[in-house]
Amino acid sequence: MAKQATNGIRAQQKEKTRRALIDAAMNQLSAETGFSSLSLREVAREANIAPTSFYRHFRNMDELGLTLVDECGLTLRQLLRQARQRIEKGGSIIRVSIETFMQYVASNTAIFRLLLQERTGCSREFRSAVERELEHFKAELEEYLVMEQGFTHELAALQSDAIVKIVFSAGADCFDVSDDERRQITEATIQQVRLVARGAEATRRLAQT
Amino acid sequence: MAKQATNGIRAQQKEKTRRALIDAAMNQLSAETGFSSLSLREVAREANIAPTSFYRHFRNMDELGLTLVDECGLTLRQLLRQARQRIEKGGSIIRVSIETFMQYVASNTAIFRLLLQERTGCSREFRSAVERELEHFKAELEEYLVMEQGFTHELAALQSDAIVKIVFSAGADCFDVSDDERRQITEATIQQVRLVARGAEATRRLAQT
DNA sequence: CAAAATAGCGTACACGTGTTCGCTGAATTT
DNA sequence: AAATTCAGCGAACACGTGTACGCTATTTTG
Repeated sequence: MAKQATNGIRAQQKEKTRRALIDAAMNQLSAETGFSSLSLREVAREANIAPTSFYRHFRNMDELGLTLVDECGLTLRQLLRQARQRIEKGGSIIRVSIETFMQYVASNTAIFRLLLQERTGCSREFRSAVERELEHFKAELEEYLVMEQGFTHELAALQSDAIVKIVFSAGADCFDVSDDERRQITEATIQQVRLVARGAEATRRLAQT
Repeated sequence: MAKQATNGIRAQQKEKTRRALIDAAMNQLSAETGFSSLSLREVAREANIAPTSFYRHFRNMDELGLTLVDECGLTLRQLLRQARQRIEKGGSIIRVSIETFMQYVASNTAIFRLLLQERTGCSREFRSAVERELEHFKAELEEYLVMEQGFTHELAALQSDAIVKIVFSAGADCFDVSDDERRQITEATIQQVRLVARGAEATRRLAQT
């Protein structure tokens, strides 16, 4: 009757194929098709599982999708923690943040595709989950701008929103691109964010007089 | 043998159902599904045509997609050129441009969805077509910044890229939003673009000393 | 050790898809 | 008036899809 023993040989196997399914879905995501046009059968095939066995792990594809978004959020938060640590060791906030972000995009393309590509597709629940993740990013940047740089709330909000838009768009540009091009895009993005920061600084000075 | 007479009863009818197909595709696009998961048969059904008749007008769905992107880009650019003319008659370049853009997005949501949503999906050809449209936009803005505002090529490129990213992202935010929220987003976007312009101006001054 | 639970499989079904082919009737050309 | 073109149609095909059902082999439980 009691079952949730995470050890038993059986439970271990189950978790293993569950992972296989998740990984398979991610793989197929990194290919040409978005999550919405992603088939149960193909995912099952890539996981070396009979199509019908899929149901032993998820009720349907949407449930798999939500799991993916969850995992994605987890990784993102890890990313933020990494960036913060590197900043504390010294270095330009802008450069470190963007370089960390781009590195993340490069090594987790599939997940990031999910975040950007499906921002307007799929089920409502799916979309709002993704939106929440992006909002999280913006909020943290905004807080930083208010606390550490002393911007007004309004100007900080405007600024962080613009920066997130620029950086995430640039991230999307890195999908099918060589390492060299990626580095180039990264540098350009850093310049652009500095443009915004400089503009915000000028605006602040304008308002103070 | 000679055929391309655009008048004849026959040619008129053909053009009519061609439009019907395009419109049908747009309609289905405005729904939840992206272009990639959009079926020939359903499009044909909505156009009141047998599935097989589709081939009298397009070789496959991708070709329809390309037509859609083309039409979209054309209209959009015409719109902005008009906006620029209005600017010459007086009025803020930034405000007029963005307001025009947002108005377009609001009344052509379907098409715009196509441009943004499918930036990373679908066939390679499709993607590059969309990419080309965005690039075109950027180039026009860049030229304006060089010719009319006297920016260096490099700074103009950086600036226009950032602005396009901000404005298009904002456009995407307007999809499922009330008129009021849209106006709010528009204002914020104007502020953000001014941030960038101001930053570029400051950068230029920095470089000149 | 016997009994219950269950991850995974194979078969089967109904349905939607893209695409081929040959036909028809009306517009167009000769 | 006769011949030609051709947009649109219906039937048919091969295939991919999600899902239901019953079975097996093995682990887990009693």
